[in-house]
Amino acid sequence: MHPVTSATIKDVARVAGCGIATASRVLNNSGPASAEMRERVQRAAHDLGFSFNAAGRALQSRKSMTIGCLVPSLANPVFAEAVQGVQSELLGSGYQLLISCSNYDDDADGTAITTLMENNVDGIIATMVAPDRSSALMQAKQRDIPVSLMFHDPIDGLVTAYVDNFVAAAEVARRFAAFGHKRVGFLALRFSTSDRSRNRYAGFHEQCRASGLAQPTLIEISEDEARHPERLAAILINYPDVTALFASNDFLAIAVQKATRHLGWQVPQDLSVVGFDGIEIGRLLETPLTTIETSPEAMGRQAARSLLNALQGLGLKQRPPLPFSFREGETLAAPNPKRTDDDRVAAQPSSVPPLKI
Amino acid sequence: MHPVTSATIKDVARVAGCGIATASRVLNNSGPASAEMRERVQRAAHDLGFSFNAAGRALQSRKSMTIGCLVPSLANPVFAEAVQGVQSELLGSGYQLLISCSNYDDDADGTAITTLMENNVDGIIATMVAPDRSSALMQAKQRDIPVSLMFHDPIDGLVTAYVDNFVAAAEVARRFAAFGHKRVGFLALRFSTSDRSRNRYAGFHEQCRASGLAQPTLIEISEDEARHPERLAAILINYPDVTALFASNDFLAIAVQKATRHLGWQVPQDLSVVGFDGIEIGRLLETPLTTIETSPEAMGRQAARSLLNALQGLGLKQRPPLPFSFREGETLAAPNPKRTDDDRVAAQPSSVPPLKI
DNA sequence: TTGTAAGCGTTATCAA
DNA sequence: TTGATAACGCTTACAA
Repeated sequence: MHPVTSATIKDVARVAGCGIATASRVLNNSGPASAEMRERVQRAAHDLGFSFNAAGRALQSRKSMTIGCLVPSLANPVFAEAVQGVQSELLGSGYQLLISCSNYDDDADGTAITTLMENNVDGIIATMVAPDRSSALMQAKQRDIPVSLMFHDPIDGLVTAYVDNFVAAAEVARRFAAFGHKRVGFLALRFSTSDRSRNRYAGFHEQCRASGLAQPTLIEISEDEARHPERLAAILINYPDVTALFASNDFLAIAVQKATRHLGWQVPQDLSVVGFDGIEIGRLLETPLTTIETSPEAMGRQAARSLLNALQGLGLKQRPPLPFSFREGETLAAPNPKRTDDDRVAAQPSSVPPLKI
Repeated sequence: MHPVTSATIKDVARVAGCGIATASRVLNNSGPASAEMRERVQRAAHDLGFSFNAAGRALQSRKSMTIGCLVPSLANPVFAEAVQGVQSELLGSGYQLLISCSNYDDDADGTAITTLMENNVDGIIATMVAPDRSSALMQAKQRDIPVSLMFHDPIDGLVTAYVDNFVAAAEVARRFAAFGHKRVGFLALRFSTSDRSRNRYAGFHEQCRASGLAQPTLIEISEDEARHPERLAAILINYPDVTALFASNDFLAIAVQKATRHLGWQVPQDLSVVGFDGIEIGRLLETPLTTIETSPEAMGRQAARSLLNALQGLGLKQRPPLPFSFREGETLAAPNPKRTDDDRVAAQPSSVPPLKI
């Protein structure tokens, strides 16, 4: 019944007994056609199981009906959810999603954008290491391919769907101060390749100053250290006077909780921890995570919506930042006055390698 | 410097002062050309910033160099990781990834596959509600578009990258028996739309019988109930004699842990819980989750590899199931002999609505 | 070794 | 209201 290769509009025209232009007009509702002709064409198309060939269309119309999406990694649920948001927003729009991952690599970002352009994407949605310095992205703009970023704070006139990282991070400093913390830290992963992380640190740093806290200690760790609680513990123990830690994302914050158990510390009694992102799992922890709650899905949706508007000729407009909220959780409390540094060091279990401080 | 619209092979030929066939042969390394001609063409291409137009190529060569991927949702990290695996395997192969999400909807599955085919994908990687009953998928096979499934146990001669759900689930029953549990349960989400979940139940059920356990209680819950610990708690309390619960995925297992806290039960003392999937976060819990550890990323990679092989004409071959392992964790222990049903019911906090048992 | 030209499936122009 | 026909960018016989 169904042919191995799909019918073309030529076949439809032949079966309907008309020219291909007529068939095209009927099938696209793009021009005049008698009722009888309409009927014949529709029928032929249906009988043949006809569907348009996207390549032919793209070649002629110079529109691929495809949108390119570049994110660092889908293994990070924050980005995965954002892409899911993009998907939902694109659903029913007729646009397909071409996806690409950079693994947080600047060069890969560039080649990915280039590849997307070679594939004639009609628009681009991206989260990159450094969109402001990407020549590939420049090129896209020059070719009038609309670009919509996700997660990045506004830069260089590039439109972006984001939460105000600076402001959100400042809120954390404010809370730390309100609880009476004096010495606090900022735990960062991939600080060099994430403007989000840097902006969070900036906002945190600034508000610490404004709230009269000591300058926050910046603790940068590797992915490997984040994954091994005992290694993270060995790092944390180097900062005995820090009573509250702001982790640049929730996974890191959860890793900290796990690490503190190795040290025999209690969260939040011995160390307060606040995360960023608001991933679902944080709620389900025995001690629910205190965090800045954002909606990656909403960012994806907004980025997609902006792009769709641009594609309809409505112009590409920057929208205000998306809202975030401070999720109370149970990992932030006042510092424990009884605990001294010596107490905590003494609690270090023998499984942790000796450290030279 | 860069033109607003990209150069075509015609432009390259003109600048190089040769025919387009020659330019094509040089640029594709697909035929003879003198060293001098090569040089001139390469140079022209470089100067013009030439790159191939995928649509033109696809139209002529009947290959889009694009692979379609359909998953239920990217909000589920298991699928997101699988897609990430597909991505990594495709990297450098020249194939791009067109992605689509069904939201666990059977009809959406069909239209998504159809849309992918309209976009001329050269191959399909999918996880669906019911691949064996999908007419769209049939059509793909008829058109000789190779299809590679992920997560599904083998069905209907469709090639799939999977773990043996039946065998893995049986292992859980065996462990339950070894710990001396007598009455156990299977907690399922989306039982009707997931063959994986059903196969896990089947394997679990079968091994319970073989190990002399009572027939496991099947507890189906809604997504909403899974998300609200107090609602889940209200359900769990209806099964006071169940001492060990096998959850059809890790999220559910973690939700159970959270729910038990509402009831004042201890895991694993009052209730053992085992999950499935082995998501990273399970390790970081205060009581690390006991679970069947799988690698969604590996499934994505294998599915992609199989497809790439097929696309190279090496044939589409079913490979053996991917390995899984039983992650010990700390949420499985022997049933507490002292605890009686009454004890547990008595521990119910007043915040949980009264239940008629 | 090179170039001409046909054709892939569409859409759009223009004459009938 | 219709239908030839010329693109769109590319690959590939086939000739030269």
